[in-house]
Amino acid sequence: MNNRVTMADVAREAGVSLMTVSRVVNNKGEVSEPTRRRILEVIERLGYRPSGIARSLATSRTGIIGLIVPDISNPFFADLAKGVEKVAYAEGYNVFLCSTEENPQRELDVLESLAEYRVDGVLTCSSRLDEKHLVDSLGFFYSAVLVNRDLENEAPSVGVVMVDDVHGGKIATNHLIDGGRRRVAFLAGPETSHSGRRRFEGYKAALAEAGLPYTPDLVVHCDSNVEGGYDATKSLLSTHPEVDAIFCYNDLVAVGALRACSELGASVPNDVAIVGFDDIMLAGLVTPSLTTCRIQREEVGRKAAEMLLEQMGGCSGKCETAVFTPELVVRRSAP
Amino acid sequence: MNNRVTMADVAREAGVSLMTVSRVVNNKGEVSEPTRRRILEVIERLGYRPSGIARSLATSRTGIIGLIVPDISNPFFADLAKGVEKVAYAEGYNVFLCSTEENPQRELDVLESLAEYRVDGVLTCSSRLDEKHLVDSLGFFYSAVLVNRDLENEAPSVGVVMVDDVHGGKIATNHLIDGGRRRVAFLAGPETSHSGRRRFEGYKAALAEAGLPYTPDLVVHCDSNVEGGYDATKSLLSTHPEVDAIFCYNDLVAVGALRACSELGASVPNDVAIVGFDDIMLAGLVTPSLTTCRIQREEVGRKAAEMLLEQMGGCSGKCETAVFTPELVVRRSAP
DNA sequence: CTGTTAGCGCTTTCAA
DNA sequence: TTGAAAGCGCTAACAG
Repeated sequence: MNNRVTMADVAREAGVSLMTVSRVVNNKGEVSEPTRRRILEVIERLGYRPSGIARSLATSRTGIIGLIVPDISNPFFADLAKGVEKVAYAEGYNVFLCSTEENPQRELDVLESLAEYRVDGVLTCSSRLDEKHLVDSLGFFYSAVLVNRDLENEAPSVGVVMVDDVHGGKIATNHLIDGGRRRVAFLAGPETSHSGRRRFEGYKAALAEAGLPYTPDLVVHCDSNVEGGYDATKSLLSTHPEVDAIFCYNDLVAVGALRACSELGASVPNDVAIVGFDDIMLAGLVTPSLTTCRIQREEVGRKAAEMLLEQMGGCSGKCETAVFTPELVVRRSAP
Repeated sequence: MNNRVTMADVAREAGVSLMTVSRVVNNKGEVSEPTRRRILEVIERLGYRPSGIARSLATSRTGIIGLIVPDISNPFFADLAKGVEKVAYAEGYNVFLCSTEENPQRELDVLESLAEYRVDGVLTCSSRLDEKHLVDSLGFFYSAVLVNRDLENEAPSVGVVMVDDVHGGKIATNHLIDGGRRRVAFLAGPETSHSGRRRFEGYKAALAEAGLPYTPDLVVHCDSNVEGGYDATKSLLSTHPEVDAIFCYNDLVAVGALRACSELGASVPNDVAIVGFDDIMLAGLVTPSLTTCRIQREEVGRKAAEMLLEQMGGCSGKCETAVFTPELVVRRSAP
């Protein structure tokens, strides 16, 4: 229950000084074997746990990494988090995972909390914040890595791991066009999403290259989940029945689109072809299975974590940028 | 970057004492309006952030709740976490979410870290630990709540939120039997899972009530994910082709079973009926859609968090137990 | 190999 | 309304 046993208690009980106990606890410095044994025995007997808080205050190092994601119930981020955790755990770090519910204010709050807690580093995914707030907040951390969020003005010592969304948007749209589609819509995800904006660029570029007109009406924002895709598709198809293909912000949105089509009696892929993004597990499980752009989610997480740890190592102040290239996975929804 | 501004810096700069700054920062005690303004201005100008670490050391209160789940990429836990976060956030607490990769050792490590960090309370889901380790570890926390894990010997001041798995296992199996199935298998999930054991009890009870024999060979353990269900079903159906129904530990396992059946040419539900557990979103999206036992995941999370917060309030040492009853959702995989 | 002396940055008395 | 002193539990740097 109430763990009030302190290092001083152990020291007194073992008849040694605080420092000797500290050495034993941290396996640092030489301590004679008998003394060490005695201390360990006392620690065990008293049920002593060191206080991470006190240690952190003394060392100004917490052993904690903050990981911020917009929505942990999106498998994309869950998988990414897994990659981060594996690397962090292997290096003895704990991960403080925070989901912001797609709410920028909440993201700000969480960043603030992590800053107050002096975590050793922070890893922010798909930040929904505007650049000023983001850079300001990041300024409070020794080291930070941004995943899938570009900064217009390079910020000092912030690592970046990007997915080449422009490319992804392009190959997805190209695939649809190559399949003979001419009225390709884009469900763009939340307005705050930067990857959405980049995928949009790719989408537009592909249209242009194919000599197809870009119709603003065919681009609609939506929540980045199944419901969002469902609602957006329903309204889109009712006002624009000529749409013969939909490129979706992510797989969840695509699944929503799939459902809406099915309810509207639009056959996929005959009437409407659909392409998603991410290749979460779900993509291969729905019917028809989803053509999508695969992102190596766990790899992205790993890479980001490695970058952060390296930065925390402090050796170099260099802030590299890694880029992952998404890859088209063709399934039934857009053969 | 390096946030070395301390309260003392602010105090000096503002020409007041530490205490006055502290009062302003915490909105505690009376401070004259001019002084307050001046201090706030200095705080802003210097970019001061209070140190949560130092504050915690002084107050022995962190404002952090630990949440431990076996696998965050299982939507069940992601949804549950969402419920917890909502409640915690509303009360000004931060959630330290830790995924243990279904590894009991890792769970122990995480519990240890949280204890060292002196989090205000801990919420453990589906603990895979044996009772001794679990109770020992929990002993280091002021307050703790267990989700879906029963304790044989009641432990002091540990709240419990349970899902009535026995009931769930029973109604699921009953449904299969009522549908005319006679050789009902059970994919039991990990051996370390306590909910798996309870669902098994329900399964056995239903068989007994229906006068059907219990065949140990038809119960097989598996990883609690799609792959686990897939592998288990493949081997099960190859050795026991007479199986005409499968009750699955959870929906992920059930989806794996679905895929295996499809590959083996067994039609679902004609040849094999399948029932899952949890009713994660995926259940309604696969083909055929999954009959399953619904658990109000977010509600469970909310309730658990509320219980924990109440316990932390400390008023009562009472450790209530809440029980959620799963509810059958009939879809195509077992009509 | 072991102990002493200072803090880490903040809050909590208790005075002024 | 404001401040001074003591201490939360630990570690870093020296001594011995």
